Amino acid sequence: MARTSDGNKKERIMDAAVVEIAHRGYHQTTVARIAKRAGVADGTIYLYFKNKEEILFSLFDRAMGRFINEGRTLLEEPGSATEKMRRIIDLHLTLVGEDRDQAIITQVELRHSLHFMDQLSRAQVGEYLGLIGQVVVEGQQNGEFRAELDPVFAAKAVFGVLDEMATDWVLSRRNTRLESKAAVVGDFLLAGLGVG
Amino acid sequence: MARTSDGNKKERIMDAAVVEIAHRGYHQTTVARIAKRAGVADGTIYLYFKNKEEILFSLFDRAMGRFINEGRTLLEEPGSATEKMRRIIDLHLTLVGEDRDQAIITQVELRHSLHFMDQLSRAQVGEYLGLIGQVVVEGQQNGEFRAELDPVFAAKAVFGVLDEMATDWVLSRRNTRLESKAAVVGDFLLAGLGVG
DNA sequence: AGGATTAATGAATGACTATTCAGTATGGTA
DNA sequence: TACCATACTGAATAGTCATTCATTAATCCT
Repeated sequence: MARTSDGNKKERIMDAAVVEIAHRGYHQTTVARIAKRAGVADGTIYLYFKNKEEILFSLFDRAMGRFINEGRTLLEEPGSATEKMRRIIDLHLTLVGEDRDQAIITQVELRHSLHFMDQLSRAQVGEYLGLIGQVVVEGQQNGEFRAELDPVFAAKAVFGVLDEMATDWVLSRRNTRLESKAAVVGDFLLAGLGVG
Repeated sequence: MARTSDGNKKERIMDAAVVEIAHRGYHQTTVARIAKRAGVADGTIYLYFKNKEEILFSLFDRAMGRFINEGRTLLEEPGSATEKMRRIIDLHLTLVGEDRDQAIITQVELRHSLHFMDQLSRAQVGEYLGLIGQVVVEGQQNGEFRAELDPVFAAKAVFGVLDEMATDWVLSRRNTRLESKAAVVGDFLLAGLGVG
């Protein structure tokens, strides 16, 4: 069925990978399993991905892209730095909380090896931290946040709390909505940033 | 050489495992490699550990034990909640910063799979969070910290920032001392906790 | 129609490695 | 010295899977 084939076969494979890897873990998940769930032959995977690891990388790219794009959009709309920071917090928790399988991938399975983490953090996580850092600087310039705070540190601190909340939510199998924590997280972080 | 054998052979294997796993990652590290570095035969490993995974678990136990024991000791000594929180922060960063190989294990390699994380977080991490939570409660009771803050949430937030700093330090190969961040981290977190 | 191109298949391959266990060494004991 | 219990060894096993590639199918083009 060449030519006709949906250009979304790659997406189908990625979707299947999310489910399989979330349930069994990356190393227990065989390529054959992913292929089966996606409804393609084992070999077909290799028409779209160089190897198994590249599947995992592309899952990360797809997810992280949303964080960055939607984050950037939110920050373009007017508002104080305080408001923008709350938007970021809300977006982060909302996006993670939307899909538990995907969250398992980003919070747990992607953190496999040093080699892996390294590539991740250099690439897109760095950009995301930059986004948060911009808000901090903006807040410092107009007097909302403490000026003596290192914005790079502040961005990491904010990310650290968000990431911990996300991981905690993934591990606790309860059915709370993650974004319901946004207000409390915001209060805590904004106090840390120096907002009365 | 029976009988004579040092009771520390298990320790030797664990030390070898830290180095090998830190350098190559858990899944690239073969049991044979660990055995070789420890100076024992492959089979000897299985006299001390049920299987490969149990080596990793025991590395975690050994490391986490120090955090909890030394943390507990620090909290027994007198001082305000603010001081105690700073002690915890300092201890955490100091212990992580002491040994980069061990830090790679705790910050990266141990976070393999959901199954793994799950066991970790239920066991000792929970206890460690409890320790931090106690300090929060103490601070709320004597008016140092904001009373409306959920201590369980606060403990996670503190841990989240510490964990992010630790991971960041592991990934950045620079030679900064991790505990040099303690003051800044303390300022940020104590502000978040409501200390003017 | 039929030759050419691209896409997809899935059985076979090859490489890897955790774990076992029959055998060896050591030191204590009678 | 002979025997026993314990500790250790490392070659062999047994199973697993990522990846390849010869073959088949679908579609396009003239």
